[in-house]
Amino acid sequence: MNLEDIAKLAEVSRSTVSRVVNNDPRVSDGVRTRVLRIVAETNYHPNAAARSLATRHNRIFGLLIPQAMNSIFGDPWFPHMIQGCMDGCRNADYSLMLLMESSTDHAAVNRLIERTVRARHLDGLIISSSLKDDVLSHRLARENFPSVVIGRDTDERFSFVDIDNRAAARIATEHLLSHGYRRLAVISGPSTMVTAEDRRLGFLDAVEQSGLDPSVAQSRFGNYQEREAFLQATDLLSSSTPPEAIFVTSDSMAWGVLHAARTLQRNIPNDVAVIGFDGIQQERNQREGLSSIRQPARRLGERAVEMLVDLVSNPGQSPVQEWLPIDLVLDSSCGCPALPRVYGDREFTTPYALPIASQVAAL
Amino acid sequence: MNLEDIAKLAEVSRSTVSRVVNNDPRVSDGVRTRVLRIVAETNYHPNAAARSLATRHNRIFGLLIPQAMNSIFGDPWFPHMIQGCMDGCRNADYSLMLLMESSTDHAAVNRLIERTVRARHLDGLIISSSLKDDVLSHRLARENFPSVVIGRDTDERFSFVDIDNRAAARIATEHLLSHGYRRLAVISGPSTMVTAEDRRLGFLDAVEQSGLDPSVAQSRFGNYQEREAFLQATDLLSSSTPPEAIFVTSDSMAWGVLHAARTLQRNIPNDVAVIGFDGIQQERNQREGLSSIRQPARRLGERAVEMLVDLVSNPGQSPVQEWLPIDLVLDSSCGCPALPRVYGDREFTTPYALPIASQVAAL
DNA sequence: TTGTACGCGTTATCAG
DNA sequence: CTGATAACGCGTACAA
Repeated sequence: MNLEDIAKLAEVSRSTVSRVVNNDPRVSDGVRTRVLRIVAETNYHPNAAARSLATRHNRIFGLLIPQAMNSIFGDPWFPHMIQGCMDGCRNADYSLMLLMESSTDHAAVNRLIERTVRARHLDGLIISSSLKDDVLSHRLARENFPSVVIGRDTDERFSFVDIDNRAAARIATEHLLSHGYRRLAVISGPSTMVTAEDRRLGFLDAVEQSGLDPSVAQSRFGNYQEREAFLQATDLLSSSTPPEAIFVTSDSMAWGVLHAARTLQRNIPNDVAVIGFDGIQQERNQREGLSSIRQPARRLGERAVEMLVDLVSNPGQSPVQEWLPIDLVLDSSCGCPALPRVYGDREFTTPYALPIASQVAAL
Repeated sequence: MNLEDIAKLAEVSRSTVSRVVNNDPRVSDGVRTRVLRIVAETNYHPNAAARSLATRHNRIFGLLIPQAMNSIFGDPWFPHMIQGCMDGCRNADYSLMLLMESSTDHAAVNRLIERTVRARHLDGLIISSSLKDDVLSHRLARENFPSVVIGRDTDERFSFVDIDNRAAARIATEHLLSHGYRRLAVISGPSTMVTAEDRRLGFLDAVEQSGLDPSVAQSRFGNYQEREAFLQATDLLSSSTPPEAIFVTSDSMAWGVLHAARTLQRNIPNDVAVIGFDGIQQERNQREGLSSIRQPARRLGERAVEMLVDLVSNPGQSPVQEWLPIDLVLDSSCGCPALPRVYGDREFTTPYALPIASQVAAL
């Protein structure tokens, strides 16, 4: 059943049917309703390939999850972000293709470029989390292929949505300092990830600005997984001068820290305070009482798609960089009263330049 | 850059270039290498839409995650399953399109059918987890559209991969009984999910066969989320006759149970033993010592794609139903020695008919 | 408002 | 082994 068949049944030309199907106003109401009836009766739906061939686009976006994320794909952050992308696609009537390739390996990137850009398989690409030496984004920028990164990209020619990871980390750390903790530690993600490094730097910013001797602040690197953080925390807490507070750059890692503290019979927050990052604890049992930076994972995905839609409809527009607001969710794990309260009616839109006094004072 | 351009540069016809690109043997080596060189030099890649239009297929599979799963999409089972699908697609040179629609709502199903089957957007569909009143699978079967369900489908005309949920649950429960626990409880998923019900029935099978009074076995329904299970477990454990052992039909829920026990100062396994389901604990801190049925989530996804590849290449073949082997992973939470051991060199290929004596005896 | 004619880039058929 | 030529199904100037 194709355009031709419908045209015959409705006794009009193919063009007219095409116009009806594409909501072209230049068709009389009488003809339109007649054609529409036939379309409904025959359950006709235009062939996607033929349409793509003619229009040169196909309403498909790709979502690339770099293969380096393979091991942390299980982190609840991803499902949320993916759902956001799906929301955005549904709203704009796009389909979403899932891609998992390396974004740093040259051969893999070439394969990807061929199959998407050159073969015109995709109208645009969303890259979740860029890596330090991401060769993909440079290639895409050079090819002038519509793409949006979720997470700050180091390439200025690129569009991206992100939260202000560095400011968020600094705020969390300053909050710990406001409780009076002085021996601090951070457990961050791998230094190859831009976002992970930003968070670690934010932690260091706060320590430095507080006037403390930076040497009292210990840095540990995790891999965003609960188990590794458990081991790191066990090590930290077993030392002769254990930290009084630990800033952990993901909730999944923070759970590992909480577990380590339990295992070592340390009280939280009296022996050691903890603040996490992600704010997805509602998934878990809320009684864990984990304080955290809550980032809008789902909204990040949705917004990325919206930006991509913009990009493909206004080709040649200059890259857009956008920061989404976040919340500091305070709970018992950092020493706040157990009843969870939400701070953050203030939006963090300017990276690394946030007057956070109001945040801390609000405590 | 298209076929025509390459043909001119190589001084051959379009047909010949097409043959070279598609590895058709009917072309001389001299011409082939010459064309191949041009192709490489010009970085040519065939247009996907044009190819789809001509061949009437596009090497794209859809992965449908029914919208009812939205709230449990964060369960680590999904990322694993998705990765398996990606593996399978990569191996067979297919792309994977992510779909999240309702599979029970009639309007949504119609939209889906239109956009995939009728518009020929997809070559096949994988449905993760079927629901009790799944209208989608019936429609697909009727349209004769190549599809594979992950999880037993009630429609016999359908192909699916699954584990033997019922037998697995029975084995887990029998293992608890073998430890001497008599007051049992089960916390299962929503009864609208086929797999969740199968697991609950397997639990009941074991109770019944043991000759115990079924009334001592309590059934609770969770939603596959940690928090809900925490609440259910808190309730169970606070009663005057708390269960000695709880079978929980997902690990995420089991963690909620463990947490509830901790909060109520109950010792595991002395006060209450626990066995979970999924076997994804390696993601989490292993010291939680959770015994579990380990199912091959990733392999399920991969196998589903393999079956779908078979289905599209041999159209009209009769539906295939396949069960994948599972393991009973014993740890401290059920009362076994803390050192984790793996049982299950036996493959569970026949549903509901497993001689499990060897399993239990192996303890 | 409607219809005609052509192009989109490949694959497939049929001669040679 | 190679080359015309016809589908594949739709969008769209252009003409009427």
